[in-house]
Amino acid sequence: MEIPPVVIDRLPLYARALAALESRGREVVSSQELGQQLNVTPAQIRKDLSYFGRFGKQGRGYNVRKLLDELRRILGLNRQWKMALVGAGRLGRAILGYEGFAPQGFRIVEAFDSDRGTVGFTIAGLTIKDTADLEGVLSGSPVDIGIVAVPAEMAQDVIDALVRCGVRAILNYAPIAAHVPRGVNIKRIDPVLALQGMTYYLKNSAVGK
Amino acid sequence: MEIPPVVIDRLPLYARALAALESRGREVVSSQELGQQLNVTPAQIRKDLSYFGRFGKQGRGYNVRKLLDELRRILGLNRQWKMALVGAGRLGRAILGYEGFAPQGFRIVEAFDSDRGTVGFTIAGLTIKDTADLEGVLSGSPVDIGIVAVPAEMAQDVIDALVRCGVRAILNYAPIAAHVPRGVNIKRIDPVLALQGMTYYLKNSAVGK
DNA sequence: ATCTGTGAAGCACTTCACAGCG
DNA sequence: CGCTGTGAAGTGCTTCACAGAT
Repeated sequence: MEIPPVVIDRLPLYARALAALESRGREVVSSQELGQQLNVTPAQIRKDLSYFGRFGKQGRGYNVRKLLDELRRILGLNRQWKMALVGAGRLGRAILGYEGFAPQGFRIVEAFDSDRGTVGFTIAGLTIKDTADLEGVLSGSPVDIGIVAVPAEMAQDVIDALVRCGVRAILNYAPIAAHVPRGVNIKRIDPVLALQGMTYYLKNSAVGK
Repeated sequence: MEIPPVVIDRLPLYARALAALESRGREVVSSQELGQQLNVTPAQIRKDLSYFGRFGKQGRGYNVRKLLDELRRILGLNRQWKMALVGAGRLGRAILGYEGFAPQGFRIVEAFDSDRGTVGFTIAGLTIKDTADLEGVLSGSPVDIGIVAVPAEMAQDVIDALVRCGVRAILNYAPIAAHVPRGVNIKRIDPVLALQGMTYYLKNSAVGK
C-alpha cells in the first residue's frame, strides 16, 4: 500500500511522545491522550496507525512499549544510520557538535570541507577531509544520509556528488531549492523560511522600529 | 479572504528565487521558469499569486522587481523584526552567531539563559540576561518573535512566558510539541524529526552496521 | 504566439461516526 | 462502557484547461 507522506512525517512525533511516556513508566495510552499531547486529533492517530496494522486494544488503548517498538521498526529507528557532513564552517561545526543525533542512532562518520584552512583539522573527533575527495571516500565506505551545510552556490554540486555516491536521503541546511532524482529524499532545514512564513501573520502588529 | 497556510509557506520561497533572479539582472520571469527552479508547478505559482492580486502580464510573465516588491510587502519582509533568544547553550550560541538572519531583517535583540555561569556574558555583542527576568525585560521592550533553544523540559514554560509577553511568533528548536493559544504561530526546527521521516524510505537499503 | 488568471475537476488528507471487541 | 479500527463523508489543496490580454 502507498502510505501518504504526511503520515510518515507524523510517526516520528508519535514515537517521541511514546518514548517520553515509557520513560515515565506509562504502560497504556489512548489515541485521545496522545493526541492531546501532540495537538493531533485522536482519529488522525488511529487512522495513521491503521496503515501499518492493528496495534491497539479496544476499550483500553495502546500498549506504550509495544507501539513504540512497532513505530521504531516501521521507521527504521532501531538501526544505526551513517551520515556524511559536507561543509565545516560555522554551521557545519555546530552540527558536528550537536549532541542530539547520536542518541537517536544518527552518527556522522565523515566530514568534508573545501577550505584549505579547514581540511585536516579534527573537530568533535572527526578529521575534516577535502570535499574534492568526497566521491572517492564515500564510494569506498558509503553512508546512508548526507548533511549539506555549504554556501548556497555550492549546494547543488555537493548534492549531485552525494547522489552519485548512492546517498538517498539528504538533510539540506543550504538556502536553495535543490534538484534530486526520483527516489532520493531531501528535506530542508531553513529557519529563515520558517520566520518569513510567520511574519505574514504578524504584519499588522509589529512591535516597531 | 482566507489564504491557505501552505500558500503562505511557499511565498518566501518565491521571494528568495526572485531575489536571486534580480541580483542576476533578470527583468522578467514566467511561472514556468520559476516553477522549474523551485520544483513547483507553474499553475501552483499562478494560483498562489492570484490570492493577492494580478501581478503578471499575459504573454510576457512577471516583472521580477515588481513581483519581489509585492511579495515582500505581503509577507512583511520590508521591515525589521525584533527577536528574543531563550537558551544560550551550544545551540543558542550557534543561533546567535548565525549570519543569515540579519540580511533578511531579523535581529536578535535580547538573549536569555538560566545558567548562572552563562548570564552576564557577552556573546556576539549581546549580554545574556537571566531567563527569570524574561517577562520583566520583554514587557518593557517587546519583541516580535521568540526563538526557543532550551532543553525540552523547560521549553513549554519558556513558551508560556513568551506568549505572556505578547510574542505571537515562535521558532522552536526544542524537541517538544508545544502548546500555544490560538493566534500564536509556532514553527519547529527539528533535524532529528526530519531524519526520522526519511529513514522510513531507506529502511530496505541501509548501508550496514 | 505566449503566458496569465481562474473556475471547475481532481486528488489527497482529515474528520466523522459507528460497528465491533475487550 | 470505553476505545479502536475503518468505510464514508467532508475539507482543503493541486492541477487542469482555456478564455482573455498583450
